[in-house]
Amino acid sequence: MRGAVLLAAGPARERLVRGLSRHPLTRLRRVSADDPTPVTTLPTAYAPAEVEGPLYERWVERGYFTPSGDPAKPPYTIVLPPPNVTGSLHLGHALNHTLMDVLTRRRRMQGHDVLWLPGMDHAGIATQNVVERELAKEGKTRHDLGREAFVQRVWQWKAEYGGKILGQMRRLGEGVDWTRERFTMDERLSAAVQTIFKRLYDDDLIYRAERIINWCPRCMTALSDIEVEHSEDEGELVSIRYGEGEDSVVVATTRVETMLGDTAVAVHPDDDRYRHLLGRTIALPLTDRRIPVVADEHVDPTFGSGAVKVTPAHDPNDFDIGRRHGLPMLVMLDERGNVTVPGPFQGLDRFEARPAVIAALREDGRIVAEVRPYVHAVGHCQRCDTVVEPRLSLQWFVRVAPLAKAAGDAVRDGRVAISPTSMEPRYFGWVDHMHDWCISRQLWWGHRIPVWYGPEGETVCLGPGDEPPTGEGWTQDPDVLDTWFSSALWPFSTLGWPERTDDLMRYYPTSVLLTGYDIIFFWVARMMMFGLYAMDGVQPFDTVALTGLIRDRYGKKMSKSSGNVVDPLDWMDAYGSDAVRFSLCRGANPGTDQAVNEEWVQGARNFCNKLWNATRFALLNGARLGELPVREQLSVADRWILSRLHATAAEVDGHYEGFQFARAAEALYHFAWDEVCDWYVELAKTPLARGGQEAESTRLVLGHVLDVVLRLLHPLTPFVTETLWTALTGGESVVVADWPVADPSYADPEAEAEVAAVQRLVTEVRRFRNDQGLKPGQRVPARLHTGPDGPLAAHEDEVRSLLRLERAADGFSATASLQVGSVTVELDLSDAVDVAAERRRLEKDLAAARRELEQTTAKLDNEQFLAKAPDQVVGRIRERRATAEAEIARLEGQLAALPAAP
RNA sequence: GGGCGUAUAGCUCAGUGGUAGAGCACCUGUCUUACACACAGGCGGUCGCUGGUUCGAUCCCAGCUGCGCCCACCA
Repeated sequence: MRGAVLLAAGPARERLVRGLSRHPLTRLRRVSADDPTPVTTLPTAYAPAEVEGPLYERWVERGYFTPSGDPAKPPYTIVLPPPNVTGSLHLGHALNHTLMDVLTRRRRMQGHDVLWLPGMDHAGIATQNVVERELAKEGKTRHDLGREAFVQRVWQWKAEYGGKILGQMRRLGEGVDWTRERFTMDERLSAAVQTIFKRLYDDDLIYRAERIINWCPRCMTALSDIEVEHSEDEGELVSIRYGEGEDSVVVATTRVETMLGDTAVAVHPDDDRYRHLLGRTIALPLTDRRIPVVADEHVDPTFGSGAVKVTPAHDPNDFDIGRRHGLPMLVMLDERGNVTVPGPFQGLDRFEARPAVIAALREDGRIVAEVRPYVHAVGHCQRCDTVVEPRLSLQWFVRVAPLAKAAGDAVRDGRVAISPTSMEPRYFGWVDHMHDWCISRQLWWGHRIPVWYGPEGETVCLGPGDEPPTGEGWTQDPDVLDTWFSSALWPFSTLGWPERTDDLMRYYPTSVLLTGYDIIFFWVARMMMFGLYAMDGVQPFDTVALTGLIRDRYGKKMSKSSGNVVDPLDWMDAYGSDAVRFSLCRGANPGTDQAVNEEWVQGARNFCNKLWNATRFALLNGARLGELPVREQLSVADRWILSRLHATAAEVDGHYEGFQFARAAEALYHFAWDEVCDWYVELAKTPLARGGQEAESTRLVLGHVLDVVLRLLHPLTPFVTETLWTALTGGESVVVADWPVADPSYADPEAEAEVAAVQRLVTEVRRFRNDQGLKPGQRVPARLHTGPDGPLAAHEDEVRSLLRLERAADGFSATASLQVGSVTVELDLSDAVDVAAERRRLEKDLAAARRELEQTTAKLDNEQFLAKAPDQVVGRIRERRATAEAEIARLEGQLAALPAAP
């Protein structure tokens, strides 16, 4: 095969020539004066599936993702927000993981000592639910196994099914350090949990108390406030009369059954309607109890009847009222949500009890005053969607006020930057108004609370390594900690805290935390609190970069229940990982949600293929790396593309720096496609075909341009750039290549202006050709006239090549001519010129030019404008008017010169 | 109930106090020296509404309307 002669050996180059052409006619021709014949049939499309897997394994084997620890290099650290061990990769992960990969790959190329640390979260409730469901299929509950066996079973589940996401992360190309993979239940991380628990306990920042907490009767555990999701649900507001006659009050409730737990009615102290009842008791219907009427400032006398039933054990407000008035706290629902109060309702589920209580109340026609539909916010368990029951219960809490204050201050005083800053109010809104955090969970899977209770009511909190107390009657607290408790330690527990390990010293504080804004409350704020506390005031990260959420093509949130969840693996299969990564980056505007759809991924795939083919073209034409010729030996096109290249490099680098991933991707996309492929490669064909020194120079410039572009793109699309870059340069790997530094000395405004003029000329003539109905490939004899400084001075061959204009031969007679700037183009069209089409085109342009003249003239006639507008603006308008005038004259001339319609 | 955000082409989204942009979609050509996953040309917008500031507003301000999100212990 003759093509082999053209290509150097090597696996990457081999891959470039393998595969099947989709179009039988596709032939690659060597653009050369020496040998213009087709040389071989080559693959025309990039096939990601072939290269991605092996490349990733090679990177890992070579240890590229493990930091060197080299003290000469500045450290750069990102800890991966640990996905749930039960989880699989969704688009939200794919986005955030890609962006972290972009950040770390760029820093690595810049010469930083990069640590990107992966791991997983044990995900208490979620994981326990998964394993319990598995047990349920066997007809068992966790209680059948017992605590120890159940926990064993969860570990077994993890070994077997857990961590699916880790394989998917490899697929996406994430350059994490697998040698430092962590799990929140690792021994060392568990020790960190116990250490901080003990410290907080000793500092009186953790306490145990009976409080109203959110209780999930299905998971049978307490939940923190943020694990409760509110939705507007339809219910009934029932008004009930307590007491009789003059001594009665009407109260309203949406949870009628809770009346069984009422221990008072509260009214506002200044409410004259009820003054006579204060200090007295009234009969509570359906029970034989009488309850007091108390005065409490909390009651809003203007709302409803102005009287409130008080259920201290099942409502946070009522709890406070109960405490202020020393009321009994009557728990009337058990942990399953069943009524415990003796009587006809005992044992009924709360939702069965609700209508039953109403029915019973209705037996006396005087009691139920009103029932009306009512839409109100109802809390649901984040994990299982069960309606959450506020319930009095003994739990552990973190006293957050001092911790949250420090977390707020760290951002306020600039030690931690939040990007974009528009997300700051969300953060402050949380840390400034945080309630104490309920951290105990009635689960078995998690970090068990290290507190032991003695027979005499003693309480002992153990640190890591402490021996539990011995003797009769000592028991450990049965509860485990909220999953987010251990996640909050992640930035330092993963580095070895509380030991002063080398990793902790070197890589803490971490550089960037990148995550979705939806997780500020769960995680970001809590890492701040615990990080500042545990690390003596040193923040866990310097910058918080917040990303938006992924939505579907209609802008809706993706959720399993909506059935609009896209599996990114499907897209990776179809279009390659790079395409998924690139399309996500291209939509990643800071803190802004993005809607994704398959067409975007297709577009990104097409872009990867474009790069593939551009590099293929370059290789087949001998592009290579080497010292660039001095400016004087470069063509204008060379100088132009180098100027644009370095401007783009500077721009793109700034975008990366500012987390403007979408802009970085967009700038590279347009530079590579519009400028390099559509213009530079096309312009390069002429000098390449001429051969000699010109071709040599073009090969070097083309090699340089692609080298830099591929390196700039590598963080976004690691696989295709690795394949192409190693093929182009013969380098070891672009992963460890140097990051391109823009060189402003390449800036060349003259070359840019000259090429812009060529582009305008070419575009105009193309338009003419199109209007005339000429086929793209049809060659037309033409004469080109220009002044000595015009855009054609040095580029006539290129322009002729782009426009398929042949040199005029004997017998040339122009049947059409057009004027673009200083250039006149005369064409010999074999068919009759379509005068009507040309007239339409000219008239349209003329109208546009006249509008422009009108507008600019109006501006320049405005004295106030002239007086107040900056000179620069006025100058620009003058230029526009002059251009419009010249354009009008030119077009009118051409119209007049047009032959009459046949 | 509080807070935040948003409204730009058919769709998804950038953007700027001084001539409105991209990708996709759409229309017309085309296998033309890498690429039909392509090339060339084209169509398409009162920049949500009403006022204000300004020589000039899509951009700044106010109000309104629509949409979205977060937080919330008013029965």
